Amino acid sequence: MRKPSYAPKPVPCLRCPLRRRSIFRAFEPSELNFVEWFKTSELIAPKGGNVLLEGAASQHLFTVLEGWGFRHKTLPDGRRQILNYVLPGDFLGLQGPIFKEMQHSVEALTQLRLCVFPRDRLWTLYEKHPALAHDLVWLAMRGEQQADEHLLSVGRRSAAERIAYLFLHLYDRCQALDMLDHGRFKVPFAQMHVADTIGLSLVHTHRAMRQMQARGLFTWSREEIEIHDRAALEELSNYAPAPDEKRPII
Amino acid sequence: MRKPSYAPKPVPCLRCPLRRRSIFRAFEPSELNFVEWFKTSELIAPKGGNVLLEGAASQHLFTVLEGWGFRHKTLPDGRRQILNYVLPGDFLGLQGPIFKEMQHSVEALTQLRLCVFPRDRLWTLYEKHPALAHDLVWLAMRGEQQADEHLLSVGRRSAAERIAYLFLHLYDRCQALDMLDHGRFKVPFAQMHVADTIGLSLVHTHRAMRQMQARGLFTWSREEIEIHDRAALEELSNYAPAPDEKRPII
DNA sequence: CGGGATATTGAGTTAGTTCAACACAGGTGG
DNA sequence: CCACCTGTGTTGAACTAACTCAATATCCCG
Repeated sequence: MRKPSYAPKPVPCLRCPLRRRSIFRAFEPSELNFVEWFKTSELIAPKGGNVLLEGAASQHLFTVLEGWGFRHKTLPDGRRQILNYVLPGDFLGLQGPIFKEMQHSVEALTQLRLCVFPRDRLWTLYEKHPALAHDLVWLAMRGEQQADEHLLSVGRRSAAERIAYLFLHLYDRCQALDMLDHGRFKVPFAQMHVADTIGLSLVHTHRAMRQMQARGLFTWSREEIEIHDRAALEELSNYAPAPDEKRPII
Repeated sequence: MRKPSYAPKPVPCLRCPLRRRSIFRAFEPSELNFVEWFKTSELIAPKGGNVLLEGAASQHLFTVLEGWGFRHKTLPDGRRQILNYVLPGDFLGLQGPIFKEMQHSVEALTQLRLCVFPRDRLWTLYEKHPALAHDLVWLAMRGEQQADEHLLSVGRRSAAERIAYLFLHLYDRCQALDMLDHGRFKVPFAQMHVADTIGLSLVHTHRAMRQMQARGLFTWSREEIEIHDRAALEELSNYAPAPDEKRPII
């Protein structure tokens, strides 16, 4: 696996293409200035690379600029649970400063481009920018909220229900980030990842997905998912999309 | 179900019996003064009462002073997933101010005694007490971290492994709060709650626990759990206790 | 003492697992 | 250009962990 490397030309936060998207809340000039100072560099993680490792004491915080990844935990015998997917705007690595070590790993599914923040400047954030402190709380709470939702899925839903929920969840996140292409979205992962996300075996996951596709609920071909019958998927999983509000990005 | 009621004699934060325990970090006088002002009253929730309801826009934040409860989500057909247990020192209700509505409910397992904070004073916390802002982030992150751990359990562990993990998790939390009584701790819940926590049926959970008790791993009698073979439970679940550090309480 | 919630146990069923074989695609080196 | 390899998808068949239904026992509360 290739090593992460520094990006040659970091984007200035003032002209950040991601931040411009309408789901993100607008920043005050003073906040933008702070973030510009907070961000010390950019990092490129190659596809398949480990951005963060469980047990490591990470010195850095990251915001995802581009690409897909996933957070996961692994048992000593190799069983893996994917906790969530990582998309642009997501904030990574806070567990490092807060507990001594990361409690999960993050792996890149595509090449990832990340803003890098040193943990020792975090204190300045709390002291000078209460609104950003609130944003941090927001991000942490959203992480917990999504974990709770996932827990309900894995603990109490059937195979088809879990798949329906997962695909709607991903669809809505992609939509919010303007990553949809005529109702389709690229999924840079394999069936194995879906299985490890919903807590079932690869074979069973495959069969459940085949059946759902036969019922016309969606298609998954050439790394793309297209939702055909959203209403049916929503009813199957009892998932109601949250009204999308402005969210913070750091 | 009886309604929650206000406690007749709120404890002043300066003499808070909970805060004195050694796991909680010491507060500066200015922080204590702030919390004293932040706390507007105390609430008593009766056993079985709902402290917070999924979908409701809660106007208040709470710190648990005494008692047990649990956070849970429920599907329309009644399937319930318990997300985590609520113990003294836990902070509740942040989802209200951050998203518009609560995304889960909280139910009391014993009578609960809660400190009540109005959400509109939260802003003062961010502005005047950066260390408390960091504490909020800490609490939110720990919530997510525990949800992740739970997710690994429900997604990838067998019945016995899930039970082993859950009981060690609860044991360690009770120990940190000085709630152990000669290696035993009170569990004010039923088998059904365990089943809804680990994502299995009541009958199967019962049988798995019987087998584990027959193997001498623990005893559960008269609402008390006693861990007999901690090493075996740790090996079974691949759980390693985190070194207990000082934690915040608000 | 009665009734509701909880615990226990048996028996039959099913959703999900494991093992194994094969198909297919893309990428690489000779 | 082909041979090969590795990762991924597909499918069958046997197995089992977990579920459901149902009956009975036990406990606790008022």
